[in-house]
Amino acid sequence: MRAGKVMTNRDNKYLRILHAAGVIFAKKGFFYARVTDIAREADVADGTIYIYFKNKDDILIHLFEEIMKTFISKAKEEIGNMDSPQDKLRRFIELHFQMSQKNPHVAEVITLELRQSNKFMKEYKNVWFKEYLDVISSIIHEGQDKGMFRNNIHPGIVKRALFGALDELTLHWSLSKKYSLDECQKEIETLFLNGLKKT
Amino acid sequence: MRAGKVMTNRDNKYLRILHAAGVIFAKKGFFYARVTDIAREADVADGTIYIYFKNKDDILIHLFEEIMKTFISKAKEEIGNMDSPQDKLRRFIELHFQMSQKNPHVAEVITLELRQSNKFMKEYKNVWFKEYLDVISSIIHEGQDKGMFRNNIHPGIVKRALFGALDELTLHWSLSKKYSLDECQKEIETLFLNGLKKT
Amino acid sequence: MRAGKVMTNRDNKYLRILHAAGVIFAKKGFFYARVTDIAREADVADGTIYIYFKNKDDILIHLFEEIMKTFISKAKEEIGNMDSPQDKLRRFIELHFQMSQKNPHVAEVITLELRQSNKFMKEYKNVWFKEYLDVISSIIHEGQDKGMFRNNIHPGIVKRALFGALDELTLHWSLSKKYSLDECQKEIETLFLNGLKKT
Amino acid sequence: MRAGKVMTNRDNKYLRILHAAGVIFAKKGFFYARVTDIAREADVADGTIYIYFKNKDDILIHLFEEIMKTFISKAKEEIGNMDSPQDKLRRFIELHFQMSQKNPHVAEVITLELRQSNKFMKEYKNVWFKEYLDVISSIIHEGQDKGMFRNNIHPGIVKRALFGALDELTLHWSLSKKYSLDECQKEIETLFLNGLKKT
DNA sequence: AATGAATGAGGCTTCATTCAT
DNA sequence: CATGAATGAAGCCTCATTCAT
Repeated sequence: MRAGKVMTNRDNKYLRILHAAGVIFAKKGFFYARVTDIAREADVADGTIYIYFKNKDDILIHLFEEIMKTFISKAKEEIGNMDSPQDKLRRFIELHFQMSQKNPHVAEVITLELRQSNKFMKEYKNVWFKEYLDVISSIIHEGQDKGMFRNNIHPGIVKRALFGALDELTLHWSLSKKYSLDECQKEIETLFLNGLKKT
Repeated sequence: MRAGKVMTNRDNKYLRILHAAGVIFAKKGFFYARVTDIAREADVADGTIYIYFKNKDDILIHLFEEIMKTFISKAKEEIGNMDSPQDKLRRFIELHFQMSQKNPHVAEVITLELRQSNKFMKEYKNVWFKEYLDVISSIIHEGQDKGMFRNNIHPGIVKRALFGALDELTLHWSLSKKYSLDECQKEIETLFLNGLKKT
Repeated sequence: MRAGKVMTNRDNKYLRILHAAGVIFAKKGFFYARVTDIAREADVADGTIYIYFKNKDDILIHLFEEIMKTFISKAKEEIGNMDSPQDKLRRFIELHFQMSQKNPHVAEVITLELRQSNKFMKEYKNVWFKEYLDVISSIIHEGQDKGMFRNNIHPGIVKRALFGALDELTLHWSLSKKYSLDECQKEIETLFLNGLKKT
Repeated sequence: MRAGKVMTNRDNKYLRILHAAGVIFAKKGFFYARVTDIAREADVADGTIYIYFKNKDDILIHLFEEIMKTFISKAKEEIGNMDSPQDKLRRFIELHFQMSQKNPHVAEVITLELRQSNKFMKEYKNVWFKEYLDVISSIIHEGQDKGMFRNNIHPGIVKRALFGALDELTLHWSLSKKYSLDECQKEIETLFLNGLKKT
């Protein structure tokens, strides 16, 4: 009876802080965000944050991992059931845009802030980002193996090019909201699938 | 010899500080970089920096503008003499990678740090970045007008996709230096030119 | 006992800082006083000061208000029970000198430092100083109405002349301590009461 | 031919700086006034100021002395020709108000800023202020000796009371300009002369 | 576990003063 | 004498983190 309740509270606070961090980081940027801001947004005391997280960097790390884990497991699950590498890439792109649309704050935070934090880059092995990129490169590989994608291009380069493109478009969209993400998504698919297609 | 000296000194210090800022921002990131670090690197007193720049943000802005102005004017000049939109795009990509190779610090600074600074995003109309993107989109436009590039894709989206891709690859390269930029450059050209080619 | 503790601590620190500021401002002057000095004198950390006060100016403002509020309420209370305007004025003068004797630092701070601070003069409506002057002018008014004080003199001028005289004497005394304030007080009473007396 | 010119130039710059300091100190206050401000107002280079003055404090000291010397010599000259202590006091008060009217900046600077500067108070024997006060006290003395002013009041106290009153009224006037100094002057004369009159 | 008052290290910036020209 | 670019010491303030309750 108590155990469950405590766990629930723990989870609640942990998630509340994480969500609050997403909101605040997106609004002010990691460096201008004060821990107090996050605490107020999460409706907890400043000190409480340090029960659930080691420090400010740690919040960003966990926010990133939480989002990435969810995204990657969903992407892998959906893509696992598909046969065509083209469909897989298309679906991956769709999922990326969907994620950005659902968590409007996330896009700004994840890529900008995450890459930014210096301490972070050095001490933290960014496993989940690697995993994210690997999902792309394995699709490319598969396409090349199946003779659908051109061979004169390295998956390791495509994965970063695609990530860069998605990231930039997503970021710009979340800042300006000038165009529809759906339209954007279709054009990126056209661009990359034609770019990869064996001729 | 004497007449220009003051001006030359001014220029020297201004440029020395700017260059030092590039080094320090790249090494530590904008937020972890202390003004004192830049001063020491430029071999001037802390206060001297404030003769040439309004504040820390201002250094970043000018660093960015200096690099962008140089790059854009060079890109425009070279591209102006070309006929084929494909060649133009190819050359633009080459120039971007060349710039990154010549100024290894710049890539990291320009895109990461620049987008980051909050004040910056709000108060500073980023004219040069717009100009940079416009160079790309006008090439795309031209290609579409000449019937060489597919029409079912907006130049406004391609320009950001390409920038995102170049930026990410450049950044990753400057951090890891694992692959050659030349190789990378050719593959990106293949990817985008095929992606754009009318079929 | 427990309930009030937090409040009491707050009050203690607030008052400790205020008192420390009085000591330091008097010793060094507002501009030469460093926030660190006040913190050390109050035995708190530098940052603690900014929990209770917005900035250095704010400390001065609150110090002034605290003293003025106390003085004015005491003056009004005592004077309220008196009939003769002469007695009232006499008592007011006495109280002013008493205040200076009890808080030797205050005199220097209040008038010198307060008028000084530039920001202060502009953003801060000095309500309590007005109130202080009004106590004087209402006594003068009353004396004129009762036919005891001469009519060919404006209360608005007397109030400032008296304040100026009291302030200067108090300040000089706190710096030199050459004469007794009691003696001084009697002579000022003589000077102003005769100066005001209807003839 | 040259000698005279150089002297004139020296004088010009010295006086220009002094005058500029008056303007700037009055506008911003001694502590908020930057040496650069004064230099610009005087239309000289920053460094030039240090040819004529030891440091920032030194400017204030000389400004004060210049004004006081002029005032005191004029006051002594005019008063020397008078017989009645009452007339002398009246004339002194008039001169004080006239000085303030002619040099609107001076009032603010002289008393506020001068008393303020801590270094100043300690290292500088304020001879001219003493002289100023002595002019008043000697008039009082004379009045007492001639049996016109009451004896139960010390000239040393009256001189400060009068200075305080004049200073406060002058300062307030220069800040608010709400009332005419002429009117003010007559009332102060009434107040003090009646206050001093032997009864 | 939760709180939030307290801490104090450290950065950006200002500005009086100097000195080479 | 005059200049004004350069200096660098020093202060205000912020804010991540701690810890007594």
